[in-house]
Amino acid sequence: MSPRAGTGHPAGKSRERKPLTTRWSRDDWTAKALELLMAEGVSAVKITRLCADLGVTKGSFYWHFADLDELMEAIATRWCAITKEALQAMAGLDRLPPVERLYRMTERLLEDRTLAVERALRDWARADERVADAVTESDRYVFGVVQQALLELGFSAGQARMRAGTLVYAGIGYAHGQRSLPKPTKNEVSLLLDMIANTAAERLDQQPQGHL
Amino acid sequence: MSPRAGTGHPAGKSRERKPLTTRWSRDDWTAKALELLMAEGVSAVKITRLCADLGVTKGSFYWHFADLDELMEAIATRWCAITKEALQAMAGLDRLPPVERLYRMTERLLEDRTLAVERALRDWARADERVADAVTESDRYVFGVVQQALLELGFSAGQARMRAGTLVYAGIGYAHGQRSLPKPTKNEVSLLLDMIANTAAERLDQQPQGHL
DNA sequence: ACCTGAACACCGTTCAAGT
DNA sequence: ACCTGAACACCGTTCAAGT
Repeated sequence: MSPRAGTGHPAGKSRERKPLTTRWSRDDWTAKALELLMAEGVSAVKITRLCADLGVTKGSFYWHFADLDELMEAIATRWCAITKEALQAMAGLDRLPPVERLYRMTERLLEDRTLAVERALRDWARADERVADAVTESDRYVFGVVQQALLELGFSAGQARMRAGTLVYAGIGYAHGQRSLPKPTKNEVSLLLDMIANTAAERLDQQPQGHL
Repeated sequence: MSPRAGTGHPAGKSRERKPLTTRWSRDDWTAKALELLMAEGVSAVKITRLCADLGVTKGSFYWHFADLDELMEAIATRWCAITKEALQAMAGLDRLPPVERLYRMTERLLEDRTLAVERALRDWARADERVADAVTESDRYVFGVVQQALLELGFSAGQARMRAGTLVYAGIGYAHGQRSLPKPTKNEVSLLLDMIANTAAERLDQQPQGHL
């Protein structure tokens, strides 16, 4: 018994140019897979399940992808592109004060759908070189944006690197830790960013003010 | 063709009280599995592989464990106990200055074998409630130790929580991020702990000094 | 160019039967 | 009490054959 009912063809005796017409591009497969990943988590990303949802057979999958790893890589690439875009939009509204930028990035990370993909990608990255590369590139980009904000705040190169690393790693850690620890309140996020973005007061030239 | 050569019985026409004598306890299974996990990573922990290494059939596994999840739980529990013990030994040599404690804990986390298990456990935790519980308990313990050190350093409750959370999450993040970002040098670890353990200078009553 | 359908391998799981 | 051996289900992968 199929668990979710057939999603394949629109059903009905559709006379629209043959039922065989529904064909899916490589991008369609990738998009659908990412959708599944975000909605139901990594365990839903099975090629069997994908085929059921798309209404085709498994053989079809292998015309578009060499194997599962290649699908994961495609998902990773697509996701990292989306992330980069989103961040560029944030940093693009660029004349936000640096601290504001950090706030927005942090908030984005804390969204549930983001967390789900983050986790899956890093899991896969351990098994597949190419996924790892995509994730690495994305991480470097994020790191760069954070670092830049800190440099603008007047930190030395070394301090900026360390602080950016701390914030980014803490974000990754949060994505993987989940309910382990009491989840950060808005107020704690404020405290965190204060610590990251403040030094001994004398080093600041722009003071961050009452956030959120 | 068996990939690794039979590890089962010592071979030879051993007349030592029947070849059937080698029996493994539940703890043996768990220990061997943890060993495999640390040595070859999560992909090596297959019941097929375990049986080959132990020289028994798969049916045997199911006498000791209900299923794979139960094995994972056993591994998790065992690992968390080991971690707790190790930390108690550290915090037990208790009159180390708090900052020193944080250093030692950080160093332990950065060991490769530790990282491998950390990663696997959190992966599994997402799929299995009981693994999640074990990890959560362990995380809370670690968090508590860090928080305590920070309280001793004179931080307010709120600050101690936030700083402990940051350090612990950053550690988890590092475990999952891997080569994504430039790996922290000893010097950067110093900078990090300085940031975590220092406030505006006036708040300190014991000054941390040249570490390592 | 894109898909079906049947086959296969691998691995987790069950269970009746052995000692 | 502990293990074998054979069966089964599920899923990834291959490939000859269809349109």
